[in-house]
Amino acid sequence: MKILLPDNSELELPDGASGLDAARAIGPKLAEQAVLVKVDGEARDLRAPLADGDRIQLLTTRDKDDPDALAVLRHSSAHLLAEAVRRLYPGVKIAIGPPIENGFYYDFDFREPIREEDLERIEAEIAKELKEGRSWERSEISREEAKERFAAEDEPYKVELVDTAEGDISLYTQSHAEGDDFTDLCRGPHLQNSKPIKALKLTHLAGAYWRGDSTKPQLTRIYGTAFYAKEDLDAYLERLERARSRDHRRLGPQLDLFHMSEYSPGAALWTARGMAIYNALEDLRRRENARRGYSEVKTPLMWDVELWKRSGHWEKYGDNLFRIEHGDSLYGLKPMNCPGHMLLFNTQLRSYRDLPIRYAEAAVLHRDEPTGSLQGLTRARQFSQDDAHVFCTEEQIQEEIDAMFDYVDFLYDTFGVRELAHAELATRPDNKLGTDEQWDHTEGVLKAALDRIGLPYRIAAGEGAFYGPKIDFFMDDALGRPWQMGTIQLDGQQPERLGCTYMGADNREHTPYVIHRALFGSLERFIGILLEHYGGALPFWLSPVQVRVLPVGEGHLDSARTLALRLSEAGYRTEVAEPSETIGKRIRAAELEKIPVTIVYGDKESDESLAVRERGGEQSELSFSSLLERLATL
RNA sequence: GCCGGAGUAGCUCAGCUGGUAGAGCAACGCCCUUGUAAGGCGUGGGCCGUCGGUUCGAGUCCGACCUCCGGCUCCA
Repeated sequence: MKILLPDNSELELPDGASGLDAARAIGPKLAEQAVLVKVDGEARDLRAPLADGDRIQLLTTRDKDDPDALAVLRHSSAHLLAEAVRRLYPGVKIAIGPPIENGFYYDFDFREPIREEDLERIEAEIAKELKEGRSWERSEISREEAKERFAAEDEPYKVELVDTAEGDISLYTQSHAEGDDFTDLCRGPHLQNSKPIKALKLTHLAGAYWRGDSTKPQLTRIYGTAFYAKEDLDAYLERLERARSRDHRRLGPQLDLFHMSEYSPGAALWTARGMAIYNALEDLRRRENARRGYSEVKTPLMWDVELWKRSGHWEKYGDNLFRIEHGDSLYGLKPMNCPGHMLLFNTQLRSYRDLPIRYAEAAVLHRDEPTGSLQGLTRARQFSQDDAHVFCTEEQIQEEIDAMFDYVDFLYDTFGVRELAHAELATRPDNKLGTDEQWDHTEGVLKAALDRIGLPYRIAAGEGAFYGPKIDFFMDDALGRPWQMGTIQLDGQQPERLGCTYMGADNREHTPYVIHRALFGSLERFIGILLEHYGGALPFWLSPVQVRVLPVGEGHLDSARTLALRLSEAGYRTEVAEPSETIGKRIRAAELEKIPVTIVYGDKESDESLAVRERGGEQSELSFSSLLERLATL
């Protein structure tokens, strides 16, 4: 058979030859260093047979940064971990151990719980394995054989995995000179041997439900990471450390933007500085909403739970509702604005001529999230969404959605966060309402809009609500964890439950469509992500303190105050740092506080000549009027 | 909610096997009178997360709870 190489040359191999055979045919060195073969771009085990006409690329230990090459190394590392744990903890049951984004994990069912300090012991055991060396052999067996084998080994999780696995069953046997085999059910691919694993570290311990199902037993997950070079591990750990210093939960209190209190978990205490950011978002929201035809409304924070029963939220989210007893009735703090907006819509008889009606409200919302899931501003119990509900006819849906995408596009550019964002389009579920033609149409509208603004997106097939598709916008935090931000959802259900109607041109009552949308998502979460993205050094227009004037000595205090006042009048958030400390120290403080512009004012300065320093250290000498020009460009 | 880790001054952290709590930064006072990332000297500051237990004696040992961190589940 013929195999195609990356340079388009052909390689003649006997039928059934593997990637490793191909490597051997090219050269012994390549065969030794090969870790993985990509067949038409897809990662495969070196030992798996190739087919005639396959286009292959061999990855070696030199492709140390290739994600697929790293995944193989880490997958094999997970198996070393499993072997070590089995030796140290007889009777432990093993579950599953895949590579993940920055490393790998393996799930175990320990007879006795283990603790973080046990990781050291396990790591030492793996180091021993690495010293002895391990090699991996692949074998294919029948489903029945595999089940028998793992049943005999008393590995119930493996038996279940065999039962639910798709395709052929393969095993990997890991062995060394003196034997001591460990054979694991595994699809692969794996390394040839453990030599390329130059750095391996177990990082942490966590509970994880078997098959991700909270009704199933919780296993102990050991996380680790591994690299082709020691330096790469060091660089990774350093990168992690740097990412931690961008954590908004650290930056917020440090920059005195907001604080948290254990007396109100999941709710922020905003300082005046933090409010400068919060209000900048609010101002923008109000201005743009007005420009784009939204009407700002305000609906109650607290509603009789009868409303939530009627809207359908009680059944699904009742547990997450904060409740307040009042006489004989029970109230709930609103977790969302929709029912309120629908009641407002219902206060008048609506004509098709009134539509679309766009209600906007950034009210405080409360959701009783599980304690273990709270996370600073990004997962809070109290937050505000830049929420809006657009009541419209079916014909108006497309135009409304297009307008929302323009709005998102505008926001992401304004805040400089486009590069962090991606979207997910959730399409028709099995229990959908309406015809396939209708779904083709609505999904098509959303897809076209996504393509138009050029945001990367993936399709979550079947994950839409039964009444309509939805789009969720995501952004990554400093540690690369994705957070749901904005959302655009078409709702053909709630309006009906709450009795929303309008009179159509046909003189008959119709139920309007409602498009729910939040574009920032939660304002709190958005600020959290912004802080992490900018490492606290926010763009000038968002900075809580934009300019700080530093009088050199007491004698310059009055001039400094006058200058600051004039800048405040020009619309800039300005303050004066009293001359109680040296200039050097005050400059340093301003840098640490990430203040974008500082002006030193002493004997040499005047309206004609101001000593302006920008964040980072760049200095210039500007007149007052050219300073204003400069600030306007920031 | 579940698994693991942690909670000591405003912040960052030290405090070995139980014997009345300590540093740096910050704050405050005085001196210096400042020129682009830390001037000097001094002072004050602690329910050692909360509650309970063991002990002559608990920051330290035990238990429960609360909060935070890393995950899991969940996230309208």
